Amino acid sequence: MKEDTTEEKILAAAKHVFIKKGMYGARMQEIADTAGINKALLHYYFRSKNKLFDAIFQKAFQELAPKTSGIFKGSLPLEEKIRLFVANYIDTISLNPFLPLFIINEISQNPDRLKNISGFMGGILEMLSKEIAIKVKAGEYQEIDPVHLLINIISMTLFPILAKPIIQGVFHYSDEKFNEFLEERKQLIPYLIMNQLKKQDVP
Amino acid sequence: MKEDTTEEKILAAAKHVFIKKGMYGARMQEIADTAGINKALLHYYFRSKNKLFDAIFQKAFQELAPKTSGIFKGSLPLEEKIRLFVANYIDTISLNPFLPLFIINEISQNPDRLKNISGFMGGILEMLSKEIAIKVKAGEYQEIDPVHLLINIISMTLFPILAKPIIQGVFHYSDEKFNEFLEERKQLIPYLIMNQLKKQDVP
DNA sequence: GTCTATATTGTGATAGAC
DNA sequence: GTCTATCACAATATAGAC
Repeated sequence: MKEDTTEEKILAAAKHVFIKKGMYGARMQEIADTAGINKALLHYYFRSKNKLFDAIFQKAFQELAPKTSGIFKGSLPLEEKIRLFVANYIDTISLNPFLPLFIINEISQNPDRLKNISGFMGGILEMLSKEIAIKVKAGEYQEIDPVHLLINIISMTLFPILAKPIIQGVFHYSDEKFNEFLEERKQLIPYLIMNQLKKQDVP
Repeated sequence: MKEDTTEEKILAAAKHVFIKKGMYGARMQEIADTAGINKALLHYYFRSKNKLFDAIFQKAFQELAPKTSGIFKGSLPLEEKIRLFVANYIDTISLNPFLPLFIINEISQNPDRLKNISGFMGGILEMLSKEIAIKVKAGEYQEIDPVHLLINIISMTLFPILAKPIIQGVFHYSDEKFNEFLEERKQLIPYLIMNQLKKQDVP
């Protein structure tokens, strides 16, 4: 992951600063310092702060999307897919813990940014829906809205990472303990989700 | 909810702008305009932007905390407590949908802000732990880490509200449809949580 | 392409009249 | 208490030498 060209150095530095401080909090000076160059060069490569930000935002979002949608395409049992999805997400995001908050923030403040993006999650939902429908017909699964199911998975996976500083503060978790906590969730979440799906024997 | 005094007008305006734009994105000018006064008066009532922000942050956090911790103190059955907690949270936050993201953001960027706060969640956790421990001994509940349980509840409740613009964008939900979606979750989440707790008959 | 220097604008904060 | 006018500085952006 060496950054050779100046442009790559700028992009890496900008990503780091923007994701940590957000669009408004970030300073061109800090980006320049981080990249080991000066402000003028930033404007030489990217005309304005806005342009630079847009470039970063695109890259950031694409880092989250691709790995995951592939998982749901395969022919593994659903439980295994969910297990992989959760584990993958936690691992990916643990490397960039500020990324999801960054994306949620910037979309909240400027929903237009979704236009470039959307669609990627529709695929997951469609596959999930079909898979569930089959099992429901077979009497194996309870009928359930796939949107709720998907949101439940993502919620339980993403939220703790989003709220990491709060969780650490409130429960006095060290970094190590927090990672342990996330590891436990890799098992817990799929288990919980499958619990929701599998038909209960009414007593 | 009329704001009579100038101070109240400022606080209302500042809350609105800070929560929407964050500490860095907010402009004193915009707060003044929203309040219908001028910048100088802001500094007359609150010495600096930082001081004003702190006042808002405190109020914002306290809006989330109190209603909820009361619920867990009562002697209702656990399922009912969870039901109330979720419904209450969804209703409270639906009135201020930007509030949780605001708090997560500002704590992420400045974890010191937790110092004033913390502790309130420890109470909920303690009560939850005791209640679960009793039922575990009685053989009614599975053994489970109360922290995971609490985080699961909060994740599934809060995250969809946090990610509202994304969910609406991806699934093409109108405001009305989204509210319906949240209403459904008031039932779904407690059900799912109790599923996790109640001892399963191993087949 | 990269730098230093400078222009330009934006923004928090203060002074002082009323 | 409230306003207008202004300061001081921070931040984006550009000019021009090398």
